[in-house]
Parts: sequence; C-alpha cells; structure tokens
Amino acid sequence: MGEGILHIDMDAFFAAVEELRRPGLKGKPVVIGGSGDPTKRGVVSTASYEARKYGVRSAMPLRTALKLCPNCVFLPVDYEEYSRVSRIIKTILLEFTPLMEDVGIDEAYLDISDLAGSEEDIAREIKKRIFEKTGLSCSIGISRNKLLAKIGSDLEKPNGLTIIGEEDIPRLIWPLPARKLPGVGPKMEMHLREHGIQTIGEIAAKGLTELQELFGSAYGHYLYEASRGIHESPIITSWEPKSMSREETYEVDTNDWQKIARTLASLLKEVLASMKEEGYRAKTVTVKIRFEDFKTLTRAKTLPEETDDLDTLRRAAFECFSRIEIKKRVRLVGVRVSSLQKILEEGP
DNA sequence: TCTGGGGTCCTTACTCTA
DNA sequence: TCTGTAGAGTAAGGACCC
Repeated sequence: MGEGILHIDMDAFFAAVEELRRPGLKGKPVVIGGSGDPTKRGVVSTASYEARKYGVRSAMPLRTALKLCPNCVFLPVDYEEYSRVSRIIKTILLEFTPLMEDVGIDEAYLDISDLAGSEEDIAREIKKRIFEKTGLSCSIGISRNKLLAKIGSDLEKPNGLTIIGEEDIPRLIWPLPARKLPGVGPKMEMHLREHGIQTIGEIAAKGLTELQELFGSAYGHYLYEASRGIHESPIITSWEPKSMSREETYEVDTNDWQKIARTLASLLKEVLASMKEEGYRAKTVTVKIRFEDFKTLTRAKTLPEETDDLDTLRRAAFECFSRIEIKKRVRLVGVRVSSLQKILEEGP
C-alpha cells in the first residue's frame, strides 16, 4: 500500500484522435502540427508511433519532419476536437475520485489512496473505461508521489502500466538518462553532462551541497531529492490562471512597422476577448517581439488598477511597443496580460 | 537551415518605502 | 536625521512543460 498516486498519459493523443476520425489513417505515419502544411512555419505537436520510426519528434520543425518522412500524412492541430475528447476522459477519471489534477490536454494525476481495491486493478479499470468510451489507449504510472508516477507512465509507452515502489528506484529510475527527470530540459541536460552526469543515478550519487554549489540552492535541492524519488507536492484540483497571451509568427519575417502594429492590436483584442469570456481583468500588459535571429525582447507596463477596457490596455501595449527599437526584421509578435483579478459574478 | 503557441515558475536586477 | 537594509512590487529574461 501507499503507492496512491496515478499519472495517466494518453498515447500520441492528437494523432490517435485523428485516427479515430479517419480510420484510413490507421497504421500510416501521421504528423500533427501547425496548419498542417509541412512547407510552412510550424512545429510537430504529435507524431504517431509509425512516424516516430522515421525520427519525427515533438517540437521538431514541420519542414524537418517532411524531409525525414516525405510519406507522412500531415494534419493541422484541431484543439477543439482534442479538447472535446479530453473532457470525456477527464469526466471518466472524476468518476473514480474528485482528487484529480488536470495537467494539460492529455494528462492527469489521480490520488486513489482512499479507494478500495488495489492500485493496479483501479488503473486497469481506468484504461478499460477510457478505451470503451473513446477507443483510445493511455499509459499509467503508479507510485507514492506525482514525480515517480509521471516517470512511471513514460516507461512502457504505449498502453503501459508501471508500478514504482520504494525498492524499485535503484533498478528502474537510476539507470534512466537525467533528461527523464521532470524539470531537466535540454539546457540542464548539457550542463549536467559537462559535470560528467548522464543518468539520474549519477545525480543521486552526489551530495546535497555539491549539487547546490553546481546548480544553485533551489534547483540543487530539487535534483538531490528528485533523483532519490523524494517529492512532496499535493494534487491540485483547481487553480486560477496567472496570465493569458496570444502570439503569432509571421510566415515571412517583416520590418513593416504598420503591419507589426496591426498584429499587436489584433492579438490584444483576442486576449481581451478570452479575458472577458473567463471573467477577468488585468493590471499588467507585456509585449513580446522576436527578431529574425530569434533574439526576443519583452516590455511590460503595470497599470494603477485592473481593467478590461480595450483603450486602456491598448495604450499600455503601444507604450511598451514604442520602447522596442525595430532595427531587425521581426518574426513573432506577442501580447500577454497578467496580474489577473476575477470579476465577481453579478446576481441574476 | 531550422526553431509554434499557451502557459508556469524561477532568478536577477532595480526602485521605492518602512 | 543619517545610514543601512529588508521587503514588496515591478521588470526582463530564461528554462521548462504539454
């Protein structure tokens, strides 16, 4: 007992949903990303397992994926459809327990500590119910905390079920590449390698003070504990958004100030629409410009009080924009609002 | 040559105020 | 009042996540 946390991760979610809609795609290499046109700017959101055989990976430019796999079927991202299927899955999970943490569109944590029956039986039942209702498979990790459950769900993909107990850490976790530890991305992986560290076990072999000297006190402490499977973070069942943003990458880089300004104004309108729809006002506006060389600048302005007035937010956004010198071509424009305040609902 | 979009969190620097 | 500093708020950038 005691391994009461489940991490549920849908297998190649976007591609799997598309295959449901178009059974003719089954068995073919499918790549979901951007507008679906692999000659245009965009990156891979999801590659089916067949496409992965060609080396296609998430976050890879679509043009690179096309070179690796000219026969792949390229499809645009249809968030509305994936969200619809996602809601069905989350509803199934909530039938098991209200202690569900929503992590993006295709993942969730469940705390089943107080449920009757073995963790493994419950996980099998979850997989069965999801498959019956949606035709989709998922992978589940079971352990005593979110960190280990998440690593576990990734170990036997697709359609996996992995239980990680205390005694399994040296055998299952320590041989894994450091990159498999949540929070270790490409930069930190390189940084670790420079210090001769390639696996999670090699992190666990270091002392706390050494890790903190090398990687800073907070992150060093995280690595020390995480590499030993120690992680105390609760299941978060609800939360408030901290910011909302829209950004757009041009198909062709531009230095046309008018065009950039029009993009900024229209992105702000979209952000404002989402903000109003969800019932928030914002106090801080941030404008982001990415140049052709990928150098990115942001400028922020905090207002005296929260607002959802378009003119006020637009003045703030353009004040930020005016502080950025456009002396290179621009590839991306973005706008974000933060310091959000929920508007209390009026009575009927 | 390429590198999306929507988020969160952390670090560092700076400014203002108690 | 002078001086130093702690803490809050703001700004900017960067790493990471799906």
